[in-house]
Amino acid sequence: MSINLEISMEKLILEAAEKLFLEKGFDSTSTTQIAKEAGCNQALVHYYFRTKDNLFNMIFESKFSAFFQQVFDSTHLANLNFIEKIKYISNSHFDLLLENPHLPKLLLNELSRKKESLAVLREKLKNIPEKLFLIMNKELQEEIEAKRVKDLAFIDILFVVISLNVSLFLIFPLAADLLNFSEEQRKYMIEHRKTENVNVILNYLRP
Amino acid sequence: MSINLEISMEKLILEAAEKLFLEKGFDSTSTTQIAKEAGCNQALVHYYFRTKDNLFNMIFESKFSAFFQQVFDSTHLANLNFIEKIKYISNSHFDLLLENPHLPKLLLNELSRKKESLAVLREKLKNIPEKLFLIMNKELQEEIEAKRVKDLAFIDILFVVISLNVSLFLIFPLAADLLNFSEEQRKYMIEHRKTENVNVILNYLRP
DNA sequence: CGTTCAATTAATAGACCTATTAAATATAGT
DNA sequence: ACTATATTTAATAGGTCTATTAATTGAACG
Repeated sequence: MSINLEISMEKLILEAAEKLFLEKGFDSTSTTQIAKEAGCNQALVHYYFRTKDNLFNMIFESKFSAFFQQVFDSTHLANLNFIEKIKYISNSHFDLLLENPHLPKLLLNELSRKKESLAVLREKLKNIPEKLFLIMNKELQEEIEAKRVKDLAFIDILFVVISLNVSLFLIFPLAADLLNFSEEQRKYMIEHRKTENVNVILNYLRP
Repeated sequence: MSINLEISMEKLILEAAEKLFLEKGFDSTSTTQIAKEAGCNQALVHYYFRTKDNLFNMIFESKFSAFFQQVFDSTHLANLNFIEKIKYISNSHFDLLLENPHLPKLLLNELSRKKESLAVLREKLKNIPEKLFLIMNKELQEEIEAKRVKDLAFIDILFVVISLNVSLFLIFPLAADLLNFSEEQRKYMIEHRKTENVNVILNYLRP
């Protein structure tokens, strides 16, 4: 009995498209390039996915709904105290970005390119962030009243978390190129900033 | 005697191109669109600038060398103490972004699209950041030794400053769209984060 | 007024892109 | 082996894009 090692061309096309869309965005990627990367005829891309838009949307939506659901997932937070919750949110957000380093750029470019994508994504996420906000805001209020945390809104905390983590994958690589960082320096900064970003947040919370 | 109100078509094309390139990036902007926006024939764009690449590079290089020179300008820092210097850097960086809110996205997309642009920019900036780093690192050491500031590298501080400020113009508008923020909420957040970002930094520095 | 040069336009070549169609090839069932 | 179905390819229509060319208009000047 042999395992099916055959990888379907449909899947190869999806992978090629994902890679190219992530690297270069929608407009700068052609179905011809996708076909070449996948190792097939250009018409086959359209045979399986009909339109380039279609293909893109499939990748886009699956990637992002998965990503956001994980970011805003609050099931793992139950047994943690407030500070631990913040640490957990920052760290898991960071790890998710580490697995999908190109995602922020794609999101950025795609959502300004096509306003419908935004509506679709908004619909999908409708209730997910609210749940997290509800939990965190409540606990944040308690912490503030007990003078254990500075008087802040949760959105301010979230803004700092997201900004610091995303920037490491969005802005830092660019700065590293400009300043001629070596591969080791880059790697070090990524690891180093994971803990430092948490420190920034925790200091920000100090009353 | 009348003032020359005549605006040259060459300038109109430059302005149209700048607007469109900033909004939609290089690949998604056509010379036909630029001509339409400027109110002239498409061939005129090529008459004045020969190639689309040329036109783009002119805008790109002038915008960015001006931007970076201001960011890394250290002449205004002379009479300030260390904390004031940090405040000043963050605030002026913020104000510069406020005047050029689309610039970060353009930089991001363009530098990953074309590696030569990066080399050009790197050459232009060669000595500018070093001067700032020199000043700030020296003073930072003194502050650390005097136990007035936590033991950090200047690049860590700069990373946080840049991340927080840039994210407000890069990431926040997107989040605001996703979460259906009103125009007032957006405006409030921009103002609010200008001071909060400085607070984040200063707390990060506390020993 | 006629000449010269700059600004502007219309027209179009040539490249590439998306999407479709029809033909060719492979796969599987009977 | 024959047929039906799925996969893959070649060819190409139709569109848009960049860039060039030649022709037209406008302005300045002797």
